[in-house]
Amino acid sequence: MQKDIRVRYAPSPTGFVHIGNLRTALFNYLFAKHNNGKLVLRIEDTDQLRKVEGAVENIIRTLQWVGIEYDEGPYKGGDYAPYFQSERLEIYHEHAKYLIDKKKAYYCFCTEERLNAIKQEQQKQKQPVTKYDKKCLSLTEDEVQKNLQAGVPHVIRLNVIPGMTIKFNDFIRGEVQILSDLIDDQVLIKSDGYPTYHLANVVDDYLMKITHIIRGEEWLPSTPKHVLLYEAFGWELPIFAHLPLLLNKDRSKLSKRQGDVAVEDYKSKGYLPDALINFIALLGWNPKDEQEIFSITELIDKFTLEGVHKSGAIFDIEKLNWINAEYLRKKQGFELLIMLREELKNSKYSNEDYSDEYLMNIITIMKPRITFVRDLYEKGYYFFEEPQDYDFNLVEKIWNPTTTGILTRFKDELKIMQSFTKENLEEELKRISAELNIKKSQIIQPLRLAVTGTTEGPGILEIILLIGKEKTISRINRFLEKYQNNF
RNA sequence: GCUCCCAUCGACUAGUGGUUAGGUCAUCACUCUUUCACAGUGAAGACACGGGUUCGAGUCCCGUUGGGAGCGCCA
Repeated sequence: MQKDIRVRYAPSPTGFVHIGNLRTALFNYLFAKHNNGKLVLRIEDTDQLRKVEGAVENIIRTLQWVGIEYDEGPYKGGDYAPYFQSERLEIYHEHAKYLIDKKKAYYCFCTEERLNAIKQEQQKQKQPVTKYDKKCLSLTEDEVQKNLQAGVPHVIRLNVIPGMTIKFNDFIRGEVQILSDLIDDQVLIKSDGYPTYHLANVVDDYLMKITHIIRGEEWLPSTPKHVLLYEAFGWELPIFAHLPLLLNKDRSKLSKRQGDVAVEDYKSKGYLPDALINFIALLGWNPKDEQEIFSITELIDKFTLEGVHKSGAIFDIEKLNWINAEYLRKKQGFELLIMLREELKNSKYSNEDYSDEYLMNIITIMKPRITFVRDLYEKGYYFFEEPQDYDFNLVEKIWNPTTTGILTRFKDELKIMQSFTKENLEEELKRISAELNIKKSQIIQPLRLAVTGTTEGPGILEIILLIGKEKTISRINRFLEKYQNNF
């Protein structure tokens, strides 16, 4: 029987959640759920200097927002607690001690100055790699004990034997091998008593019975060190799967300098969590059919590691925008209403009072032309306020000597119109165009500009119907006052 | 510099020895239309290069070039 699949997402609490990390979390989640396995959230807080207050809460909140649920981890517990590495120091020390006893690791008392000097010297001699010179490996047992008792600052290093070829299999990339000569005697326990990532993640992955290590490709070069550790402990290797990187437009690793990388940024820009998830799922993975829009359930259903491919993927915001718009178009009116009300609270219209009916009508006619919920009042600002300005180029384009007359006529008819309905407006348009012998568009275009301040948007009659007769008339007046003498 | 990884339209990708190299976003055109969108139809657009292997190579092998990542008492 196949053992239960267990994977982990192991971020360090150093600030916001990077979109690349979110994808790693997502792939782990999808893989776990697809295989009825478990997802462990483990906090890798072994760097005291980089720790950021509130980062753990932020990670958890972000996962919640996108709907990634972990099975074991902080605030949730599990059979392999604790899930904060800072609370597992004893464990790492025991394991480090074990390696020392087996001569797979050793104490090192070298000072930072000496280490720097070695490095500089090696660089000066143009050595291909700079490595620790293993000086402390030749210390006698007595010397080591004396130093330890005297409290000399020290670290514990892995004793890498040169001349070996280290091989391991990556699920996505196949066999990878590297010569051990290139690998430094990695520090396992730092002088502050905390483990390095390398030791901590190997020990925890083993103890937490992690079966598949799914992580970013940036870890590939340090995997041989981890393999060495598994061997030193005599443990069976887990399955490694190194995900292709998420890239900037210029193909460098996705970074802050070239746009937003924090999940929060996308949230505040108005991207829907489902749309974001849908989008990043498709980066580096393909579902083997031609569908583009997937619910999280469908993603779980279709996700396999075989569908992950090798090369990095550029994070293309254009496609994300399309997906977001797709999701919005699929929403029911009332769902959008709730979202709109939420966003309105933080907008400049927060003090205004709009009826559900009014907002619902806006939603209905604006829905096909929005990418974000806030487009409802940003692109459709004319439903919420008078146009502040009219683009002069547009005015110039549509204005002709008859414009004043046409608009005035339309306005006057509006004033005496008995019932303000679409049919009547339509009639009026037809009548005026017939009487003045002009095309309907010659009324519509200036009307649209006067009422909305733009030449884009839903049908002008729908707009007029929504904002009402009074406002329409006053907007026409305002427009005429401004331009009738300018041409 | 060294090590490792990677290489199909502008972008995301399908393709596992025989395809008119397919789809999606973006772009362009047309249709619909009072404008803008939506929708529909269509167009343009790619196998980095060079050698092999093979009857046959985007697909396998080698090399070149290009790109990326990593080389910390950071993760």
